[in-house]
Amino acid sequence: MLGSAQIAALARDRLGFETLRPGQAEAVGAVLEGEDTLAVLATGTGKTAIYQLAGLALGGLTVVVSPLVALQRDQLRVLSEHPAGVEVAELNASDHSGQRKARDMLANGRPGFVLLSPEQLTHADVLELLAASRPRLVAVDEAHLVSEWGQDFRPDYLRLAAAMRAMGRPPVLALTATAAPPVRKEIIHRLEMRTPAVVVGGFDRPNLNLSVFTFADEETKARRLLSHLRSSRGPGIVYVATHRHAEDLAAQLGIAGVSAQAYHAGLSARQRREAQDGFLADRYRVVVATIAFGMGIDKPDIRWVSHAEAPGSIDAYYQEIGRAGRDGEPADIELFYRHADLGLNRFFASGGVSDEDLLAVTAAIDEHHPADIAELAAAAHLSPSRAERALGRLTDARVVTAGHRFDLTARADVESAVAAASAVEHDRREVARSRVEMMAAYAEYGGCRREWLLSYFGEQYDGPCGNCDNDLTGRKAARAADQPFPVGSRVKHPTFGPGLVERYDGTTMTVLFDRVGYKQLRTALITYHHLLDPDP
DNA sequence: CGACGAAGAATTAATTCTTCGTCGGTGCGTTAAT
Repeated sequence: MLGSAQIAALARDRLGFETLRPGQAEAVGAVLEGEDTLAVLATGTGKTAIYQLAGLALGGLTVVVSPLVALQRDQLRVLSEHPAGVEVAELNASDHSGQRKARDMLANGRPGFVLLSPEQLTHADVLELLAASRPRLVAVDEAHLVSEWGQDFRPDYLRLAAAMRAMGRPPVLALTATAAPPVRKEIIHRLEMRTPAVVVGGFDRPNLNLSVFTFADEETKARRLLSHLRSSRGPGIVYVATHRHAEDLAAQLGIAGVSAQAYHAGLSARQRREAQDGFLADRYRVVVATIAFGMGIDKPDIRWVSHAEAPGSIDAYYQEIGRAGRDGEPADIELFYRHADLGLNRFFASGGVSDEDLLAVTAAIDEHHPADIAELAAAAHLSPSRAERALGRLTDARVVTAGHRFDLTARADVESAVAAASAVEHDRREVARSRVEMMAAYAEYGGCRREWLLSYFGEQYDGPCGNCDNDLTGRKAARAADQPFPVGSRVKHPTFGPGLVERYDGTTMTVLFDRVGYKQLRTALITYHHLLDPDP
């Protein structure tokens, strides 16, 4: 197998890279050793180059799973830039010539890269072609989406493992910029990665100045935000929670003489492309966007990112602010925070699969087994996507066998199956809600924000960083006099079960419980009632 | 959970207030109509 010197030589000769960034060679090396590899590396590390190098070194076919057609197109361009003697094709519904090329490549067993979405792998003919071509590597780009989108939004992310099995289970390379420890764990679990090599780069972005402005009422917040944006300099992004707010704020900024453009999923494909291209080309200085904006945006000189409303998780927040200052120059990160704004996120977090849906689907399986999704949806009188979500919970609860057709496992009756899946769903909601509460905890934190964020991502950092509002104004987190369990140690709670001590903040401690997610506990009460025990 | 709009009630008859219901974020794909 190739050593790091040979990997560097390959990068130089085939791709024209003079140097490899930290993490790149390590991840490529692990893949070439035949290991499943999870690479969590900051944006700008050149994650495309990792699977490109690994794919070239392995030879044969590399399948790249990529979430957006627009992203596939970008990657296609990057991969084609350095003529490496292999073909590159995207396989999706929007590009028929690309699709022909990809199918032709696969059918004739020619080496190269095929880019596709998880949905493509549900087409039997595509999967057959891929299985017959025996890929040497499957790269899953933006792998945090397995966790973020798999459960509710794009369930085909949860079928990647089965699709890879059908392809003869080549080594898996999962790539992402942002994944806290529980997200890493879920990626590894969902992709059925086997004792993977985990390469984690540093999360710190020292040039980002972190601030939070707290407000009690909406009107004051809106006024301050507007005046703040008017006096901003350089290209920037304002994240908002709804389409409507994006439109309104962009219009207000326009009236105030700021060159701003709204961006959200309600716009036509053409409008979205125009907005994005206009921002990249500096025709618009400001984009007012929902969470739809950002993936694949690699503009180096974004000088600031503001949030008019807090997003639903620290994971999402870190993704969004990470788009600023990629050139390494100072950038300002500002959260306009109002606790009540989190209501929308709590609403999104609380939605999910009802017990009624679980019962309807389970009864349908019991009656028609085995059956596929369409049959079950019809029998349960649910839309296919609702039926599919319910099936996801039943599968997670291990009371239904996964696969193309679904059946109850031998030991499960309808009643106990529904109860088990309902418990899974309950835990999932608890975790989702706890992630929203962590966003509030960050905003309301009194100590070094960088230290707080990095500890969320499992990185040891001792503040003050000197580049966040609290450090600059001399505020300090109250030093916890009492830290009965060391940070990083395992504990067990009578109700919440086992968990990991994350941090202490004044009188509270944060524990990430395996089943119910993040909880903030009063340290004194925990000690007094002996609620936690060390969990060996 | 909370913002907003519609409908209806109340009251210095054209506004203002109250209540109630609805809706809110991410995209792949396919299909049908031009």
